[in-house]
Amino acid sequence: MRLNQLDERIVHALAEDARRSYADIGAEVGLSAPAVKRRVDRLREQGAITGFTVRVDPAALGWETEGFIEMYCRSNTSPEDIRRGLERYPEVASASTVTGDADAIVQVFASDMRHFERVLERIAGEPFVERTRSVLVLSPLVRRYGSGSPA
Amino acid sequence: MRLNQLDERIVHALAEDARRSYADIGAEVGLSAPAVKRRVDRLREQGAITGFTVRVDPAALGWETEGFIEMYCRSNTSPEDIRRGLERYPEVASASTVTGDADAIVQVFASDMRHFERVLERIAGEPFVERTRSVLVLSPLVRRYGSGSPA
DNA sequence: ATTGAAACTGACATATG
DNA sequence: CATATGTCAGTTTCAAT
Repeated sequence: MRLNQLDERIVHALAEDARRSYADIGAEVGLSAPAVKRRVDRLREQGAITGFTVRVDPAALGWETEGFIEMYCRSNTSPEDIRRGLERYPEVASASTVTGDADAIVQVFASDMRHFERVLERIAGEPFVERTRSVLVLSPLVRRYGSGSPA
Repeated sequence: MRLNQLDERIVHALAEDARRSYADIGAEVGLSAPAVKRRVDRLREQGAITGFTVRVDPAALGWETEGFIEMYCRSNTSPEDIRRGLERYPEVASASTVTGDADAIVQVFASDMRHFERVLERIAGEPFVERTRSVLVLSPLVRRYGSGSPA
């Protein structure tokens, strides 16, 4: 699917501040407020916009420990099974199925090492998980596009 | 203190849908709308919440290929060297030094496979990089706290 | 474009530790 | 005494006619 230039500018404006009013965005792109809303509604229906979220600084919230968990799942596990299993954990910031040895990579933020270990044990104990391999983040180097961490 | 607990629930609610009304969130966490707003304002002042953004389908914006690159660096490479080397790539969404075999994990968004390969080759050619291992994302399952895609 | 409804924001009073 | 919450009014924003 392709977005026209107007849509891209609207999306860009929302990416910078998703709580701007439609009138405000309209003034920037040269449309009336209702026209902007119609486009946003259409973008949501088409799936180009999947929702609105908040950018957080994990450290400021006390999530000082970050890590990646590679999941190796039982052979008949579907991506949807994994998603349902993981979405209950507030510590899970992102998760994707991937190519390679592991079946999925899960990004986890925890308050400290003990907390991280607890989450790791619970995830490893999910029925569809065969084994896990985890690495801890030492230093966040680059964090763009709101990929969640210190500014 | 369980004040922090309340903040976490509010952030979690906003992470799922940043356009929910304060009254709606308050009903969920057991506060009035103004009380929720005050906490959100305080979280923004403290830097815990850095902004509100839109979740977009990367494919709709032309970023159809996502992957992780594990970097194995020369022994005397500092994290700062890696950061300086990677920040020039707009395709790099995040990068962190990690424990384990690899020295760093880099998250990359590209327009297509050819683009991804080109970025991979350029990164692998950086003077401080000894070798790389990369995995491609098949399906994004969970994407919270703004850990998303380029906007 | 206009109108009715809903949400946000700031002020004030109160309860709690 | 300080902090946080709830209620209320004024204003803005939204959504549908």
